[in-house]
Amino acid sequence: MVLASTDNKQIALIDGNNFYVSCERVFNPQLWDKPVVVLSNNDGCAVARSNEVKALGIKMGEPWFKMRALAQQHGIIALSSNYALYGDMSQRMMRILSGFGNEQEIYSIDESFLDLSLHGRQATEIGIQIRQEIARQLALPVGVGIGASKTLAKLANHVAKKRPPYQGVCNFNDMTPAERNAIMASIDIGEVWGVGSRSAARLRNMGITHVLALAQADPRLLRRHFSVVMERIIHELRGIPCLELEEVTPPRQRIQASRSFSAPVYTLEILMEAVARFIRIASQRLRQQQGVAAALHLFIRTNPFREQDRQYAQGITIALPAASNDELLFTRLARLALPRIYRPGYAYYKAGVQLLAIEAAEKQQADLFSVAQTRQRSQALMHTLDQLRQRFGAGIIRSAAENPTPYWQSRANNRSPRYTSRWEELPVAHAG
DNA sequence: GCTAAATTCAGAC
DNA sequence: CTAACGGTCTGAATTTAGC
Repeated sequence: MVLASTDNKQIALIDGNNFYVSCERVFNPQLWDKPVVVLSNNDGCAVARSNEVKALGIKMGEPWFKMRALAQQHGIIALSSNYALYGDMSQRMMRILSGFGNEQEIYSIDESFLDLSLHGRQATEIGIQIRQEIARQLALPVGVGIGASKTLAKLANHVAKKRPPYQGVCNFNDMTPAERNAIMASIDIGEVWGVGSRSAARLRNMGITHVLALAQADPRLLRRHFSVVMERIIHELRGIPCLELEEVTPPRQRIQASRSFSAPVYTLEILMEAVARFIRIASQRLRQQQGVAAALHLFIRTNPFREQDRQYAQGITIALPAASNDELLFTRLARLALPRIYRPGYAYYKAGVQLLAIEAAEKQQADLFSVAQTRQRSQALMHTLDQLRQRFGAGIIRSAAENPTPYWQSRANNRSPRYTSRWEELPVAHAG
């Protein structure tokens, strides 16, 4: 295995430590030294954990009710998720990062790839500066991993966060092959980007237990046993990039809005209320990306975790006569389609909507044909809808099918204020 | 028996 | 008081449908 050490690309992966928890801590000093967990929608599962919580053995994705006893015992603070806050902090972080490299891929709400190749051997120093700058401006802790490929950058990021001597910055390009191999030999296969639990188990069965063994495995053989994805991972681990930085976020190919309910739903009417809401959410996002969808998918299901209940899950896909982004049209179609999958007598716990076969909305052009006129009216109506909602809030106008205060609405029993985006939610210091 | 479409799988966060 | 387990998205592989 040969790794050119001088002309390697310097691909960095920067990500926030315990990102949601860290965002909450920025605005609430009382959380600084306490075990804190942020829960998913409906206060269901742990989606972010402070180090103190990780130390207690609470796993990512663990359901809240299962950790209640432990939480009580150790004074864990459980917060509902506040995506408005995290999204805003994320934007600020990404903007700062963009100043440090000449190519950036925003990979997720708390992760960004950055090409630091222009800094050459100074890349590690830049990594240190990045940490300092994000801490100074946003008070967020981040880890920086650097390597010759995205997969190596990811792995280096893992080392940066897990091994204290690195102090949050690790650059594989700085190491000799022997040093790099020693580290790879000490990391479990499951830590590799793209190796999930299934593949990890199968790799272990083949005797491949640590990262070095995977890097040294035969790519063609593993392609046969797994897929082209595994073959690429091997090359990436060897420092041969197979994955490009994707600077422009491609438009979504499908848009989904779904929620599990806080209480069981039995009736068609209430399911329709939920579906109407999801259509509003999904179609707003569709219009935001200036897309139109040619198909609409609805689904409803019971709670698979309640094994004592009768189970039912069904979906239906409706092809539209022409691609559209008209949420009132979607809602009319859903009203026709939903009864076809609804069965009485079940305790429904989740419903959702997908917009499929999305394409770019064509340019509007004046046309005398009535079809075009109808479409134009719909476009104008949707535009007005979007404007109103932007100015006065999403609640200002909605389809009659939607219930503004549904009883199944997700639990969020401990949501923090939207500090960065709502003045009225800022806590006020009272005089006296 | 082929290709295209639909569905499932696996993974990420 | 009791029951309580996320949401979105993608690419590749696999299966099925249509010829």
